[in-house]
Amino acid sequence: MTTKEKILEKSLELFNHDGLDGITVRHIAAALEMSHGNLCYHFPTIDSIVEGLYSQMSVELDDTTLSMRTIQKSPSQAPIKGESNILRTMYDLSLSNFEKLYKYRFIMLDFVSIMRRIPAIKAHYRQQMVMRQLQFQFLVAELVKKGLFKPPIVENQYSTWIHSAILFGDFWLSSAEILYNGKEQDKVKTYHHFFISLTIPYLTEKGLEEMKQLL
Amino acid sequence: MTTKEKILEKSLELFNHDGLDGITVRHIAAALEMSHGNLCYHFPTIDSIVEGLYSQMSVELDDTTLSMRTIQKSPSQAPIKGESNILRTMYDLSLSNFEKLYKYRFIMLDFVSIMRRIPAIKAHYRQQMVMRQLQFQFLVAELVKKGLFKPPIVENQYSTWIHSAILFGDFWLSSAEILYNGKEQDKVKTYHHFFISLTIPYLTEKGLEEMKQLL
DNA sequence: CCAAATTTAGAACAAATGTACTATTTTTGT
DNA sequence: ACAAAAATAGTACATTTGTTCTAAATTTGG
Repeated sequence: MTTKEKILEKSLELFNHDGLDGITVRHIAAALEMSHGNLCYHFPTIDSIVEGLYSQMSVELDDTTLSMRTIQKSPSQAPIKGESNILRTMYDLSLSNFEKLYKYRFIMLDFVSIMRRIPAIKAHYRQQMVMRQLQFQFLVAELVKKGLFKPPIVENQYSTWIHSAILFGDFWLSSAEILYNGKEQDKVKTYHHFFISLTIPYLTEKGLEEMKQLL
Repeated sequence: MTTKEKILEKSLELFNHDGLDGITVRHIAAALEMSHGNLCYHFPTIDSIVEGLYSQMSVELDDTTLSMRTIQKSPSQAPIKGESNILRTMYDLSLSNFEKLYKYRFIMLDFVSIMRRIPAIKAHYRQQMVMRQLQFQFLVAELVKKGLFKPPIVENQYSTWIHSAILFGDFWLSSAEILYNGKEQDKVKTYHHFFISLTIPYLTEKGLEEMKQLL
């Protein structure tokens, strides 16, 4: 493991534990038993560390999406008889994403602050959102086509829902930070369950049957 | 207007404009053309100003709830023939709350950071949440009873929905800060519309009719 | 009107923080 | 093996920030 990687790893640990505000280059250097002068040789500024970690998260999130697509299209993972696997894909993909967000939770917990401080990250995030929105729309269209989601009652109904689903995805960690009372190791599972449950009123009879098997 | 009030007013303006991190006692004092020594005489710490503004917001939010209840129970505001006014109450109440949150938006934009820094605020917020949840549950129960909301399909369905509605209420401003592209003066209206639209799949035929009149 | 209380201005201080700089050590490539 | 490059430690510095202190000015109450 290179020094850069060590720094990123330890920074992530400290940021997650104490929050972005509470950690300085000196803290990170001390935790790694190196001089902060040296640390600044590798990462001139704190923000460059944050950028590095954001990039890592971004890559990992993309990897998930990609690998899921592969699985979905792979013949070895053909749908079980009478069950389209699209709901399961949605379930697995969102769970995987929730886990990634948890791994980099300090970013989500200081979301606005980071986006304001580091324009490059904000720009990248906004671009990603356009993609995510399109993927979601495609997914929902598929679900409707396969008779798992109900057709929309009013116009743009699913656009609104997608918007709120993305909002939930981005801020469940912040909400949990203040309100969650359960065990830490159940946090991701709990909120992912919330997230999935929000699809229930949109499901058809058939969709509900499949969903019940998942939950 | 007392000096304390002037300080709170100007602080709110500056916090909303530049974010909590960007503003110090010296900035506020300079904007008011007073010495920061004097400002610290009234508010010894920055956090005491934040606490003051949080209290203001909290009181204003409570006021809304109270006044709405009064209206709802007032005979002069009796429901229009054939229309129970409970959906309208929900609409008005949530809009009023969204406007209050917008007024104090710096708090919502630095939500986690503030809650972590000032335990008294976190404790108060957590208490308020218990109340909000109960009010929501009562509201939904009424809506189901009046045949405006569908009965739950699975157990705890509305608990989950309430949870996500509260999450949306707390973080729409954060999401908008990054993603919203429209005019600033339409922001509250836009997100409130989102919020209300999320009820649609839960509405009965009758509920949908009434909702369409509102939107 | 005057004494006490309150308010204000400005200086001062200590701690923290990001960043830059220098000199030394270690690693790498040939 | 040795010169160049990379990495490291430690120092230094300027800035910021919260907070305290003192003295002057203003307001208040009787």
